[in-house]
Amino acid sequence: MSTSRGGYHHGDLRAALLSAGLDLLREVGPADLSLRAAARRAGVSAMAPYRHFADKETLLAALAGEGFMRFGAALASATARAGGPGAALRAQGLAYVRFALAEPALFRLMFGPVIRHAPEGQETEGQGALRAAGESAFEQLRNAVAAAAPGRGPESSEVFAMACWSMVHGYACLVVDGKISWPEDLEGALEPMLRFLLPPAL
Amino acid sequence: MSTSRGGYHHGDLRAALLSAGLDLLREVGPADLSLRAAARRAGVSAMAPYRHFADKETLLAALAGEGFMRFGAALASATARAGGPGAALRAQGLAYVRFALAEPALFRLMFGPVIRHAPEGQETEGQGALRAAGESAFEQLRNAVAAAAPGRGPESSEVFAMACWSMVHGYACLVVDGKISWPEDLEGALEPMLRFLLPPAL
DNA sequence: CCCTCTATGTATGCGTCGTAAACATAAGGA
DNA sequence: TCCTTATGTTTACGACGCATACATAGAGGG
Repeated sequence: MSTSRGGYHHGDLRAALLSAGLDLLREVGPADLSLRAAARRAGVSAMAPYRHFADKETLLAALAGEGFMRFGAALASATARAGGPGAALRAQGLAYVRFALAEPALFRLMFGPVIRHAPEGQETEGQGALRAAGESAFEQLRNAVAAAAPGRGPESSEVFAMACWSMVHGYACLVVDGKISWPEDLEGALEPMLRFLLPPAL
Repeated sequence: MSTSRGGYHHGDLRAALLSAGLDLLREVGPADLSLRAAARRAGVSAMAPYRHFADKETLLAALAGEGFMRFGAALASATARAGGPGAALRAQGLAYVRFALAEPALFRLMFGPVIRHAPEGQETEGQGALRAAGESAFEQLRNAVAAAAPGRGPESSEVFAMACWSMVHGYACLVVDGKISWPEDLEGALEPMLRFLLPPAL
């Protein structure tokens, strides 16, 4: 069977479509990204993608899933590299926004409305993985907060994590969507904002 | 001449299209909103909208502009209703998120990537008004911050305003885009987060 | 009262998109 | 070898954004 790798006609069309889709996402944005254009880039007919993705949204969800993988890895790496719990928290916030500015289109896809939520029970496989990836990223933040502020109660810690997440996410969105000017020095812009949130000891 | 009001054939097609567009925005979202559907709702041919809007994006920009008007009014009303400067700041944040949750599609249109930025010099009239409306909303926040924390220097006050804006905007985005669960009690959820940012005196 | 001018709406057509259905072909085990 | 199944192609449909050409209605001047 060999699942889907080492394919039959193309080689690995699924991977080729994901790669083409990511390129298109960066070049023209998620609205103008078309399945047909991705197929063209992969050198394949317009209907071929439907053998690998149920519809356009499923391709986008797969792209977002890949994005969450890289995103989670970036957060983890920043946390690991940091000296102490306070530094880890700030490093994670910085890595969050750095990722958003480095891959604005992907960031919007991951956190934007393009990927619809399954209303209730069953999600279409890709969406389940998506939600899991997203929650895992938040989990890292939660852990960093718990490590940095062990004194507070758990529900206060949860609120504090939400406050951190909101501020960092909001700043990333505002920059990526052009509502505030692109910072020339990201760390210099973000650090003082985080300082308002963190106790001086951190 | 009578500008465009009290029109020739339809009555006021421009207003009818804006109304239909807003309804469609709420019902199907900005991606699936089509000029043709708006024209159908207004009872008019598919090409008629082009007499009033250069293209689809111009209609969306006009919708976003209307949204910023209502948004600015909501912030101003919240500020006016509040007792003191600290309360005004918190009321403004609450009004910000309340608006986003009351009109999620419009909020996404206003702050999302649908309305593209003019790269450099000339903006297409609607976009100029849009940017002005957005900046005016931020101006209200800046004023509230300055009133609430007159002690700090102006550039620190600017950073603090950005921190407030980012947190409130980020929370609104995360809820509206389904990354965190919809709060049953918005004020109860937002207030403790803002408390981490505001000095205890406020 | 008519006539013309211009603002407004319509008709038609092009290229693109998402996707359904039917068909073709290649890989690999029976 | 042959049949099954995974993979890709062809063709087709309806919807969309938008360009172009055309029709009409109301206002203002003679």
